[in-house]
This record gives sequence, C-alpha cells and structure tokens, in this order.
Amino acid sequence: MAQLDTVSRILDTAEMLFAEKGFAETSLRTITSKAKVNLAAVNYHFGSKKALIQAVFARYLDPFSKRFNEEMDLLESRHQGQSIPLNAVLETLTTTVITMPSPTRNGLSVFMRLLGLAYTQAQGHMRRYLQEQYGSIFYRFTSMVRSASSDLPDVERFWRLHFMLGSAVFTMSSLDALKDIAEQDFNEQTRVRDVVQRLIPFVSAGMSAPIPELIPSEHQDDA
Amino acid sequence: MAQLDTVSRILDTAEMLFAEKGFAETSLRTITSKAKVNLAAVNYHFGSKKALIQAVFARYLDPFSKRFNEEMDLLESRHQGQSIPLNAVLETLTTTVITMPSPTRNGLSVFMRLLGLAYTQAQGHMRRYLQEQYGSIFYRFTSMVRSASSDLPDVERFWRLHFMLGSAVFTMSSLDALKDIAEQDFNEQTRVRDVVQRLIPFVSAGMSAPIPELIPSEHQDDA
DNA sequence: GCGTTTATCAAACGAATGTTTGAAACATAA
DNA sequence: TTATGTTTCAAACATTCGTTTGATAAACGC
Repeated sequence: MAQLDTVSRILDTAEMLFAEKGFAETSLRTITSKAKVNLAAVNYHFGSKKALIQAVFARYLDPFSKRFNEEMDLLESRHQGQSIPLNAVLETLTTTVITMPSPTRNGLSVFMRLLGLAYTQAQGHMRRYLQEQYGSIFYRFTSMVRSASSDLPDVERFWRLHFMLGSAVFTMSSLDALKDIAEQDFNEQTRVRDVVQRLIPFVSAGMSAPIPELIPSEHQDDA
Repeated sequence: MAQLDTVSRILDTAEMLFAEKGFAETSLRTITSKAKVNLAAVNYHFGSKKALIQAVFARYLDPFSKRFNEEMDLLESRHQGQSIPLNAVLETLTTTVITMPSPTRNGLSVFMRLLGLAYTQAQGHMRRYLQEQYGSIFYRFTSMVRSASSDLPDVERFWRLHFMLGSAVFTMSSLDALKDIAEQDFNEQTRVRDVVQRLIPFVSAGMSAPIPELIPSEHQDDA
C-alpha cells in the first residue's frame, strides 16, 4: 500500500471509524493512532473535530452532488417538456451513486453507513451543515419526484418520499452486515448494484400503492 | 405534575434526552440535573450508564414484546391452519405499537426515535443486549412474514424485509421532525397512527412488487 | 547559501466525563 | 427510643477528551 499524505490518511481512517462507532464515540486519539499521524495533525489540517467530520462528508458529497446535478440536467434534456417517469428519476439517482468513482479508499458501503448515521444521529451542527451545503440538490430531486407522481396528494407524497428514503438509507447503511448474512444464508454473492436493482421496484410499487383512508380514533390520547 | 419517584424521573428524563441528542452526547450530569435528582442516583439505582440505557429500553420493550407475543398467538388462533395474509401480520404489529399503554411519560414518538437510534447507532453493547433480549420475538415476526409471502423467492424476501424495516425505523426515528414539517407545510396535524396507517400500504405494495431481473454488469468493479 | 513558510512531534492544559466515597437524612420495625 | 436498612447528597477521584503550545524538522523560493 502506497503511503498517502497525512490529510488523506486522516480522512480515510476517520471515515472508517466514524462509520463503525459513530462520531462522538470515536476519539481523535483513536483516529490519529490508527492513521499513524500525530495527534495534533487533525487540529492543524482541519481546525477541529467538527470540521474533520464535515470534511469527511464533503470529500464524497461534493463530487457526488456535482455529478448528480449533471445527470439530472441530462435526464431533463432527454425528456424535453414531457413528464419524466418516476422510475427514470430513481434510476438516475442510483446509477449516479453506483457509477461514481469513490474519492475514498474505503468501499461505497462504508460511506453509505456514514450517511445513515448522519441522518439519524442528530448532531445539530451536522444536520445544519448538510442542509446548507446540499439542501438545494435535495430539493431539486424531490421536485422531480413530485412531478413524476403528480397524481398523489401532497401529504401522501411527503410521507412516501420519506418511506422511500428510509428504505434506501437504512439498507445502505447496514449493507455490509446484510450482504454477509445474505451470502451466508443463500450462498450467492450480492453486489451493491443488485441490492439497488431490488430496491427500485420495491419503492416504486410503494409510491403507487392505493391511498389509505385514515381512520380517526375515538379517544385522543396522542397528538 | 405529581412528583414521581427518583427512578421514574431518571428514566423519563434519560429517555427524552437520549432521543434528542443520542447516548454518548447525553451526560449523566445533564440527566440528573434536569430530573432534579442527585448525580450519584443513577449509579446507585442502575449501577452504570450502560445499565441505565438498557433500563430505558426494557421499560418499554418488556411489556411491548409480551403484548406482541399475545397478539401473534391470537392472530394465529384466528387463522387456525389457514395462511395469514401479510397485511394482517403488519397490522398486528402496528396496532400493538399504537394501542399499547406507554409506561413512559413521554410520547410514543420519543420512544420510536429512540428505537431508531438504537438500531443505527451501533453501540456494541446495545445491539447485543437487544439481540439477546428480543431476538426471539423478532424471529417469530419474520417467520410469519415469510409464511405470508411464500410466493417470493427467499433472497428477494430477505431484502424486501429489510427495505420494509428501513422505512419503518427511519420514519419513526425522525418522526418528530417530520411531523413538524408536515404540519407546517400542509397545515394539518398528523398523529403517529396516521403515519403508521400510511406506512402499511406502502410497504405492503412494495412486498408484492414485480420481481426484478438482475442485470449482470460487463465490468466487475465492485464485489 | 539563507530566510521563510509549512508540517510534524511530544508534552501539557483545561474541561468534561462516569464512577466512588463517606457522611447525612430518612424510613421502618422492634 | 433505638437499631437497621435504604436513599440522598456534596465532594472528590481517576480518566478521557479536544485543543494548544513551543520546539524541531522538512520543503521551498530566492
């Protein structure tokens, strides 16, 4: 293994450890010792632990959102004016994820797990950062989903969009563990793209499920 | 508000704070000061912070899994021998969740967020604890899902089961935030049971989606 | 060459954490 | 009341954390 520079070694190691144990549970001392760099290196190169966490995300998400934007441009130009089917929107997202060259030395699933962590693990500053940096591209995506499912009531689509997101993020974030189980139980190797190809019809069918009638409850014990 | 005993005050406050900030990010000093009990009370009554975390889960999950087991007994006895439809299995789970009297002074959504946290936020000891304590009831549930979707190939069902789980866990874990957004955007208050009633048709449709043909890729760049 | 910037390093700092201690307060029963 | 067991409390303990410091080394421009 060729010796990378200090910054890259820190980023790779931090990414891996954050994905394994979470942000608060991973100390700078663990990171720097595993990365074989001096403890002070993190504060020297990144400024603080918070900034390191953000840098880990930025290294992946910056090129990703750039590519995803381009792919959405392409998709829209291919459908000049015509409405874009939901499946096409979803596949644009997933192929971007799958085909993007990873700036990381860790696998795709490591970063996926990280994204899942970022989503749940409140970490106030993290949510704010992701919102500020990548809110607009997320908005563009949801807008396309909206046009692709214009038959759905707004409220219904709102929730289904998050059901969809949940399936994706959750599965991706525990992908390594799940792949191991699947390979052990069914004796066949599973690739990331296989999981994604299974995910699309699932969420796609979910999005066009019949709309439920909400049954009001007689007693009102929760808001 | 009637003054509860020390143990309950600690449990309620811990549950709330854990759900808000995560486990590692919530210190015993924050918990005890908000609960208006002495710092040493946690170690006196629970032994350690880890034990407190487990106690928070046990207080909810013990009665829950007891009830859920009973409901599954009932469901099976009602379908003596006949196969149970998937929707019935899912609805048994959700009605158990919704109708269960909460041992908590916090709302259902607080605990849901906590469950989501527990699932993603690895916390080695937590995963082990949940697996040991509640693994068998989870296995019983998945077995019922299997019989209720016997037309699906095993591999396909395996992944779809986790897609389903993902939708549920993720939505529930960010339920409060999502409810706020929904209420602000659509000007109507959403109850936990409404979200669940929306979730069922979504995952149900996903489970019976057409089975995709996996397209092999020409170049093999990921495992 | 020299001067200046950039990077690495061991050591220490101050703050925050989970836990323990031993005394005080309280409750219960003989 | 006295004796005994339980609970509360302020204080301290031992670690661990992120961060800073000042010295040393390496790299670069001229």
